[in-house]
Amino acid sequence: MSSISKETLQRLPAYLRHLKELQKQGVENVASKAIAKVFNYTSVQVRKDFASISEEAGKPKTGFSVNRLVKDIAEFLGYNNINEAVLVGVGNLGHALLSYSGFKDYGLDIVGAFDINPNIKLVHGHKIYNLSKLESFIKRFNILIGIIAVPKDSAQDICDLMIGAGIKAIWNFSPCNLVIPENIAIINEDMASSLALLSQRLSKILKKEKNQ
Amino acid sequence: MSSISKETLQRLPAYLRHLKELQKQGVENVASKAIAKVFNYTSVQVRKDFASISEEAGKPKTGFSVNRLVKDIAEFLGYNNINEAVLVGVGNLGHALLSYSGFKDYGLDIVGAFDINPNIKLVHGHKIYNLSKLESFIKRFNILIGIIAVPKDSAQDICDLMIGAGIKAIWNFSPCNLVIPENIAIINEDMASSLALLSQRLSKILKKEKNQ
DNA sequence: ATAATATCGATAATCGAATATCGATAAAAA
DNA sequence: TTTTTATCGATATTCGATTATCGATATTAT
Ligand SMILES: NC(=O)c1ccc[n+]([C@@H]2O[C@H](COP(=O)([O-])OP(=O)(O)OC[C@H]3O[C@@H](n4cnc5c(N)ncnc54)[C@H](O)[C@@H]3O)[C@@H](O)[C@H]2O)c1
Ligand SMILES: NC(=O)c1ccc[n+]([C@@H]2O[C@H](COP(=O)([O-])OP(=O)(O)OC[C@H]3O[C@@H](n4cnc5c(N)ncnc54)[C@H](O)[C@@H]3O)[C@@H](O)[C@H]2O)c1
Repeated sequence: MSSISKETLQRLPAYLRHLKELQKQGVENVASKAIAKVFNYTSVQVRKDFASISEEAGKPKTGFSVNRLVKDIAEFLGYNNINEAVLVGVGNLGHALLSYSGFKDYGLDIVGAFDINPNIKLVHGHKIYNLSKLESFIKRFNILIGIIAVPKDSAQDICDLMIGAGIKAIWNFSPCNLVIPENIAIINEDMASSLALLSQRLSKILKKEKNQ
Repeated sequence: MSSISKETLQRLPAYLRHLKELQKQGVENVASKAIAKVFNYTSVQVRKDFASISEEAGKPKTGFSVNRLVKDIAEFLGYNNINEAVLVGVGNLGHALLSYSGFKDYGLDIVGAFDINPNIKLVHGHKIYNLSKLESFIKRFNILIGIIAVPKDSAQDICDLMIGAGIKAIWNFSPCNLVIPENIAIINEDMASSLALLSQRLSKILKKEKNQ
């Protein structure tokens, strides 16, 4: 238990998904080595990751209890107590996010969606509110998480509006760097950054193939 | 120049966006310190990042040429020569990806989109092909990048199909761990992982506020 | 009952990335 | 012209994360 590294934290959701899969297949125990193989990690890393979120030790020759790991990771990630969020910008991407049923598995519930365009009224059973209602909604329901899916030129305005109303954590899908006070959490979902990595790995692979 | 770290690579797109913004504002030179402030990095890190992709040195008292940096980063990231990609799964998310005009700025062009559902015919000017056409399409146009936006239970099948047809790099939006040979590049766009981080940071902030 | 084996946890070593330091230098100010 | 200042690049240090090692132990096989 105790402190946890950023890297470990980011691996946890994937472990959890895999372990739930094993659970579904009726697997009761699993060795760190087997999990390591699936994700291309070392077994030491897997054990360390598990050690940082679970009190329970693995057993020699047997491994870890799948049920116990599932319970501990879900607990650690807070998947049991749901966080409520607002979404601003219900265009192409906002539409997808709003329709996605998977977030509730991750402890996230989009309880209010807002757009400046009055023609967008209903998406996947969610009523879309006018942007003018955002502030009072956040305050009234004490929402702490805001999701930004507006064009980049509006993103800073929405960000400021959210923070002014009480939002403490922002998940930003707009490709821009938002200026925020230091007591606010932010994650930029930067697809360009992922693409840069993919593209570099592709180049390496192609280069290797050529030299053979 | 020479080798580049994964971390640096992933920061480059954000630098580039910011530098283009400065360029638009007519700024000619910029100090590493100023950029560091925007992104909450140290100036040393910014200088190191720049050094790893540009031959040109910064000048004392003046900083770096914005134009030159924009040129060198765009060049390095390969934003000038466009990579063609296929997309499989044109549901909510696939729809958003296909409609997104921003990818071409990152050197990516989705030239073919496929779905198993024959009712999905046209999205944002893109004709949607039946899945049965995927293999021949990839082969015919020599596509190297595949984007997966199908439900997770179909993701491995699509992945195998893509690789069989010649795809070398996969951008996977499905929340699952795909099994691939080692000469294939993959990036999992794992939103749960981002959320885990955001949620942890939020907790920290709330804890801090409470203790004040 | 004993030996062999798979797996563990703890600790140590390595690795890679971020940061600090400092001497050099271009530009601006005196 | 000289001094001051902002900024740089190179090098050294620190930090955090990954990987290697090894003794301990639960299970399985003999
Ligand atoms: N579509 C994608 O796949 C994708 C991928 C990566 C990033 N993004 C980013 O996500 C954001 C949204 O992309 P999109 O494709 O959905 O764009 P979009 O144009 O389809 O949707 C934007 C929506 O925001 C609304 N809007 C505009 N200004 C607003 C404001 N001030 N307040 C409230 N609503 C406002 C618009 O009415 C529209 O409904 C953009 O910043 C885009 O760069 C999108
Ligand atoms: N919607 C989101 O915001 C979001 C966010 C994160 C991850 N994802 C993931 O992205 C994937 C797609 O999500 P979505 O919301 O668009 O789902 P969706 O159900 O709206 O769309 C899935 C599409 O895939 C098609 N499809 C199904 N099986 C196929 C196959 N074998 N070959 C080709 N096409 C097939 C379906 O016809 C449908 O059009 C899912 O794995 C989801 O978990 C979605």
